[in-house]
Amino acid sequence: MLEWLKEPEINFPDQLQHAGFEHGVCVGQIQAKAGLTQSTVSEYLSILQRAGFIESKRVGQWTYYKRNEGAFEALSKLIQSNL
Amino acid sequence: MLEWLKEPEINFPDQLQHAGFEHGVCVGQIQAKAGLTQSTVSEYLSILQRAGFIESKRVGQWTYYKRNEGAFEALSKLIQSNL
DNA sequence: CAAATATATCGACTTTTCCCGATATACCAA
DNA sequence: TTGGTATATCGGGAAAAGTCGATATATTTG
Repeated sequence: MLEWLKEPEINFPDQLQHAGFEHGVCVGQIQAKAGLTQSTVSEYLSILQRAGFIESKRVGQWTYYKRNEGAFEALSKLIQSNL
Repeated sequence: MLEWLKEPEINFPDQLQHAGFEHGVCVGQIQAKAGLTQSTVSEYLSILQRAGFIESKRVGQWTYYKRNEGAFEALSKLIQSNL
C-alpha cells in the first residue's frame, strides 16, 4: 500500500471519476486494489497513520490517505545511525 | 542484539578472557546479556544470519557472530528508494 | 573413547498478529 | 428524517512468531 501511494495516478486511476489526489487516496480505492475486506484495510491504514507513515484527511464521507515522506526519510536515517 | 554487536568491546567485556573480537561475539555471551534461553538466542541469531544482517564464523567449539554493515546500508537505501 | 562444553535443532505451548463478519458512526441526498 | 454510501470499531477465530525444555551435534580435553 505504501508503494501504491507513491504514485496514486498510476495505481488508482478510478479515483479521478470523483476526486483528484491532493489529499491522497480514499479507503475504498485502496481496499479494492488490496483484495482485503473493508475493515481490514481501514484498520491497517489507521495503524500506518499512528506509526506516522501516512496522513489522513476527511472530506465529506471519504477519508483520504497520503504518504508522509518525512517519515520514510527519518526511518532511513534512523537505520543508518542507530542500527 | 544488533545494537550490542556494534560495540562488542563495550557490551561484551567478558569475552576478552578467552578471545578477541575479530570474528565477533560468541553465542554464550549474547545469551547471557539477552536473558533468554540458549536455544532461543541460537535460533534468533540464525534468523538474523539468514536475513543477512550478521555473519557467523565457527572457531573450535564457539560460533562467533558479527554485524554485516553492508546489509544495514542496503536496507537504509532500500527504504529511501523503494519505499 | 568418555566426559565436558558450546551451539544447533526439534516439538510443544504461549503470545501476538492477521483478517474476517457484524455492527457502529459519519456524512450526504432526497 | 430516512435511506444510502463510506469509513471506523469491535469481538473472535486462524495463522504466525516468540520462547522454552529436551535432545542432538560438534569440538576439545583427558
